[in-house]
Amino acid sequence: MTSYRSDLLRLLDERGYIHQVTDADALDALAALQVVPGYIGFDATAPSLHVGNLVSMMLLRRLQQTGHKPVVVMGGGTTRIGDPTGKDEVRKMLTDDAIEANITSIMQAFGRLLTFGDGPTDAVMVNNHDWLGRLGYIELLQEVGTHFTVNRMLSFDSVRLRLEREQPMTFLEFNYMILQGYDFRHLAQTRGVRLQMGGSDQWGNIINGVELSRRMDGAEVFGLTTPLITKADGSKMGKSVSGAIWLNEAQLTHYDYWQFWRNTDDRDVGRFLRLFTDLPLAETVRLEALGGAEINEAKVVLANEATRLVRGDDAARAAQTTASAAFAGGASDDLPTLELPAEGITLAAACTALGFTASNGEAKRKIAEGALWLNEQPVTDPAATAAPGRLRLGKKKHALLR
RNA sequence: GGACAGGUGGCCGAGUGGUUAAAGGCAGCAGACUGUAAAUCUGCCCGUGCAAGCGUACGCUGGUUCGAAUCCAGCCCUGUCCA
Repeated sequence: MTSYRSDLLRLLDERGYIHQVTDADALDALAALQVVPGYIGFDATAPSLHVGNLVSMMLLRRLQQTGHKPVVVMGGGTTRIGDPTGKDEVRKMLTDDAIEANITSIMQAFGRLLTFGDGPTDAVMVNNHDWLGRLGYIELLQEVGTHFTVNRMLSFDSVRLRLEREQPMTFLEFNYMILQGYDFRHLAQTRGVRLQMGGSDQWGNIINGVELSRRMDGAEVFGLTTPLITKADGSKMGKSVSGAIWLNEAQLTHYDYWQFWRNTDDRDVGRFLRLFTDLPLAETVRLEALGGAEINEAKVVLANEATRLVRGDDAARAAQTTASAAFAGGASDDLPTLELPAEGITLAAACTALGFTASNGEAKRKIAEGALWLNEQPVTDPAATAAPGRLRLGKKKHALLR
């Protein structure tokens, strides 16, 4: 909170990334003195990360921006185990092929956020399957197992909560924290990594690594967690009813990604600008202070900047153009488009095909409610057939029929 | 292995033989008001159909009954307690 000497901690602090640090003063001193390699681990359970992971990814970006070395650890090994943190049920197993494919796909999103290479502050990606996969069981028990007591392992939230709810926890999952701890120690030994970061729920796992390093090697390494980022309405960042806000275009269009940020709650604008864009602090303060309808200007900036970082300049510009055209009642080729079949379909069916509505019945109800517009003319006939033009359901769902 | 309690729509949760496609709440969608915000009010909220209706649905499988989410039997699962 107070005055850090290192650029790293000062930046992280003033932009709201810090929740807990193991030894803030010592880490501050180290970061002021040398390049600190720091890592964050990412699960490979899906083909894309989502905005819930974005804080961590931005943390690596900040690390690099302040002259340190980001290490992206893909959990090729640990995903085979399954992190029990915050989960009530045993996770289903993924095949090795699926995990490898996920890793490749996930890495796309890092390309814009970090600069990879061989230089001292270039980012690197490693896969913990490379070392965890080679670990012998006896070897692991001897080297690492002696540093963990079951008594303590049972006291960790990830285990305790599961046991308290009498939910089963397999021995496989029980070992997760040991492997994650071992990751940190391994990276410290082989790559000189000194810092592990993550979400606040990872605190326990991170601490394990810090302690393991100290016990096995007498090495001092650090842990830092971010606060849990929630939206003003209390929901978690990253998921909505309609699905997660994916970082990869294959899972979510540029336009929808941009819209996610454009629809940010007033109260979140300043915080999100600091966390998810590179705008100077003073600029975020200015934008955040805009009152009334002017805050919309800030939301457009947020959407542009946030989209730019993850999807690129072109995507951001195109999405903004499309959005301003659509909301002004104009057309744009960039909108979701539905090719009308030659035999013709009803407008209701078109709504369902576009994903505007879950069923034709719902679409018809929306028509009865006066929510559907074709070329800015209200649709009143529930059986109307679709014609080429610009379709709009409510204020926010726009599409093109061709 | 035994004794109780329970399994209802995305979630929570009423409902103990017919008027129950199933109260109420949350979430969601839309309308009004606005600023693609929040709050508030209103409508909608299984599928299909213009509609009457039809289909599907209250853990699973059978049964009783003119009629079952509701009664009976077996099974599966969950919780609490005992071994």
